[in-house]
Amino acid sequence: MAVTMHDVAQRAGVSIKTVSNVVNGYPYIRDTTRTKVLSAIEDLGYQLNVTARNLRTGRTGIIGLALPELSLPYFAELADAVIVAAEAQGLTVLIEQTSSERSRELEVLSGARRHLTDGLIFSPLAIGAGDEDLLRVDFPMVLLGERIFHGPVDHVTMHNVEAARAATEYLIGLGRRRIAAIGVHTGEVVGSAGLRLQGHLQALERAGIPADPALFGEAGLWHRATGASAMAAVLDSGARPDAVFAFNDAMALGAMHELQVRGLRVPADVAVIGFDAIDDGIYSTPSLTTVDPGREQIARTAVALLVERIAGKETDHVPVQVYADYRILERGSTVPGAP
Amino acid sequence: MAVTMHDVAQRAGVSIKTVSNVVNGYPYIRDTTRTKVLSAIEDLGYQLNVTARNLRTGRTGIIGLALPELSLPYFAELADAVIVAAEAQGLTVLIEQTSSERSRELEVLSGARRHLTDGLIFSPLAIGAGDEDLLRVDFPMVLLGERIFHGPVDHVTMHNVEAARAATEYLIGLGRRRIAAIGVHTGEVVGSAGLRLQGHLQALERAGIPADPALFGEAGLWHRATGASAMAAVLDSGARPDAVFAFNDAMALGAMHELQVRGLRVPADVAVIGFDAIDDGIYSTPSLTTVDPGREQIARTAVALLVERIAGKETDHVPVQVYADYRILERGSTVPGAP
DNA sequence: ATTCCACCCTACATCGATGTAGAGACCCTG
DNA sequence: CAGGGTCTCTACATCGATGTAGGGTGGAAT
Repeated sequence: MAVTMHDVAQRAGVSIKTVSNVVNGYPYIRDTTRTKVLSAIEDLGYQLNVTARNLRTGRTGIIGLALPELSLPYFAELADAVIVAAEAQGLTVLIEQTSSERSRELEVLSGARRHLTDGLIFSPLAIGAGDEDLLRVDFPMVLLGERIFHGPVDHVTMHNVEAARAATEYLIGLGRRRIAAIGVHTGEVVGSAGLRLQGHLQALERAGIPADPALFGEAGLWHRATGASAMAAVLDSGARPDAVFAFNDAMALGAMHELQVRGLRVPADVAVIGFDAIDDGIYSTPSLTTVDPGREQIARTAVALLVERIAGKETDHVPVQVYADYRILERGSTVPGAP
Repeated sequence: MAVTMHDVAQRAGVSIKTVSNVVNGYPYIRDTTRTKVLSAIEDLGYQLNVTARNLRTGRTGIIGLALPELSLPYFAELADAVIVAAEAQGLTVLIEQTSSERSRELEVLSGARRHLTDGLIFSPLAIGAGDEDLLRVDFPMVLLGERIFHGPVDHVTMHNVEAARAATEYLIGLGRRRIAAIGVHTGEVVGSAGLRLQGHLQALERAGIPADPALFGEAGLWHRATGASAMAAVLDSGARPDAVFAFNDAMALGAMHELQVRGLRVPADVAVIGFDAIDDGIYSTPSLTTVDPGREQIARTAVALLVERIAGKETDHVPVQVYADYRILERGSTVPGAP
């Protein structure tokens, strides 16, 4: 039913392989032959069967992108950026949602989709320190995020500690002293939560401000709702922060909401800074000051590394760690009247 | 290098086809044989080559989802819902972003990915009335959204007119009379913009309120930014609305932002209702009253229809139109103190 | 004892493309 | 004019699975 190379070959009066050569841009073909083949393709409405090519070449032109949840704006925007970057390289992206479940993340690593994709960009949340061995997979992979350090694979990440330190230093620079940290995971050292808290504490220490545990807001998942309730918990404990550093924008927006519900003015009473630079922060009331962790750069770099990994031979590869550049976007939640 | 059925067959001492039969759950296999094969699979770490199966069967287990942009929360949440629904049916989803460009939408319809996917769920934005012919594709497809009416394919959509009418009637029920409409596309009749405006006008007419063009806020793309500037334009024109019906939540949030920037209180001075029920609306200040158009129902239905289309024989199929149920979620932007 | 059917398994062709090897034509060099 | 290189094209094997057709069993039915 469908038109195959065989049909095209017959109509053009050439061999199948010649059609294949034309389609693939093989140079040594007479112009007259090429024209014949192309018009036969046109006439028949031929379309290459990608599956057959995949079987023969072992390449699919698809890369997997495994992330926790698309409904979280940070990941939706990251997916967007990855898709755009992949497209520029002629690749298609297959998204897998792990729902932050360890079992789903292990499934992704087990390579169930391995024959369908040429490689994987993986942003893990549930697996972490101690799981380095799970990352020794036999297909090209690039990691995103903070969960694993010094693993055996390429890793694109951000300057979490430095960027977090910069955020808190920025608040201190505004004259704030009682700075709440929202999104703390007590006991965690390596993940985003651990690193950002570390940067936060460094900044406090350098400024000679003692850290006050009453200002730590615990939040497991980093949603708006958890940000709001972490903020509520801090306020209910009697602490009176004059600034908030939320470890991501979603929580920052939730926290800001909670502050305003309680009649506190942002930024007059409490300045708020987030982390991620999601689009939403531009349109909140007030707009949200945030740390831009270089999302597009991360996406571009991850795709580029993966392409390199796919093309390269397995041997002599030394895992690289790439850190994207960060900067602070100053907006209305810290400076009255800022854009 | 990779383990194939051949290797498994050899190790288990059976034929390749028997391995295939075991893998595919063919019933007539002796238990001892099945056990032998399964342990050979286990020993060798065999994984089915999906590509080869695809070539042979013509099915890939992948469905395409073409939508405008993942960075728009509505579509991100829709994608999430579709992925979940597809997973429940054992299908994987390949997302394509059209960036709302006509050329990209045509490309999607031309079936470039046809051999890679079993079918397509397509949410068009750029193509519309007059393009019905483009939809006569020779692969299974289900349409989402409002752009095309009475096309030749299955279509899952929402009660736009009725839901919009309900939104405006709700505002009227609160005693509001000067209701701005944000997201108007002048001249458009069939798309979401046209239908929602139509419902809005119906509600006004039934209440005997004359429509005032000064209260129409034009917005091409339905982002927060355009919502904010459409709101600004309405206010700058000197109109003094006491309520706003934004045709989606993103614009509603942008409009609400603009109102607050200008010192207007929501909902005291201006009540705001959106459309879409994206998660963001829960955490805005105040939280956003909105129309829930039944997104999950839409996703589930679309996947179910597509599966039916894929399984069914091409003939005797009559295109169906399915309308999801809507309801109003009342929150703080219309009722002070609401959740 | 023959027939039949349910059960269990195998051999071979096949899906639609690409890689390999090599054949034929042509031109250039020495 | 032999030898070599470049250009153009073809035949055939091959990727890894599944569909088809059919060959043996053994037990029940005739």
